[in-house]
Amino acid sequence: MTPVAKRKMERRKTFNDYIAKKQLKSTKQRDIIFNEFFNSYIGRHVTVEELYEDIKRNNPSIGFATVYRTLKLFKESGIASERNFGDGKARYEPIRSETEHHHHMICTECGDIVEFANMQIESCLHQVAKLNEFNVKNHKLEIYGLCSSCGES
Amino acid sequence: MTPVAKRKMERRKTFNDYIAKKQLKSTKQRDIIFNEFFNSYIGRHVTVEELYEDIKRNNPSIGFATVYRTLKLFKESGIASERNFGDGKARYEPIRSETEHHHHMICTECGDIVEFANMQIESCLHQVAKLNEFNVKNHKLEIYGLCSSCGES
DNA sequence: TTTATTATTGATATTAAATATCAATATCGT
DNA sequence: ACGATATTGATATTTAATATCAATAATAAA
Repeated sequence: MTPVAKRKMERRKTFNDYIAKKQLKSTKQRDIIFNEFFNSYIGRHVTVEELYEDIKRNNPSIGFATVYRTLKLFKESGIASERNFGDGKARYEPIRSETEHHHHMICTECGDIVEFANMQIESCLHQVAKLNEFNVKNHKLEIYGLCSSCGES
Repeated sequence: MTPVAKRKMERRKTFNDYIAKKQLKSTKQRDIIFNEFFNSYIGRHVTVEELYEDIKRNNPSIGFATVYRTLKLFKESGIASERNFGDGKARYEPIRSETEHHHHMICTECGDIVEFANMQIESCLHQVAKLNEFNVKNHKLEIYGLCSSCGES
């Protein structure tokens, strides 16, 4: 099995476990949204509206509220994360790996988003938290500025 | 002159310069809001609503829109920064020093916010940006979790 | 100082995203 | 297959952010 396929299964299991634990039900709609989100949006940051429009093309009967609620579910179950890049719209992103935490550089000119990961930053940050007896659940680092295309860099 | 007094003057000058550059006008309202914001909210993170309620007590005639617009002005002129801690409300914070960039640990239980600064993180982050030819204008790091009082740490 | 010009103010209206409501329906354990 | 319970989709509501605009205040020019 390829790593990608393996990750796919893990994600599905995490979600199913969450559904079971919370005594929720698995439905056609959740499956459709799950597939679309995790097939088309790995490495991207989609708004509820965008995903809804996307899904509606093949599944016109699915409602906005369902997409909205299902993305929340993904987040709660730990397979997606919610981001906010300052334009007033929440964005959702599939979590690719349980261990690797990545961050974002956001170009304020063209809106382009570059992702990066940095072990040293991670360890510094956990060190700071430890010093303050702070129990880290999540963290985000965002860099705003001009990308190589837009910038006077 | 004390460092705090000095910083106060610098801030005022920065703001006045911005006003002049943009050909705006200095008004009583802006002075009142300036004073209240920079006297009472150093090291804090206030919402527009909160500041408005606060100011209204001594200046009942000031309107919400004016507070809202003035905080935007502070941000544009570089003497305040806008934060968003995920509760849907923008928060404003006086910028204390032009050089020291600080970050936040937010307790998801009690809402307490602990600030911290870390040179090593700053330098790592600028290094990453440089590698990507990204021209940094601003950045934010937020750590979410449980503070020492709330946490199982 | 008076006048002309232009920005500001404060009340209110509008927009847009997030979230709540609810009757009809689908899921699932028994 | 039945009954209990969660879900769905349409729509309504809430809330923060922002736009509008007539009255007013601040500055520049005469």
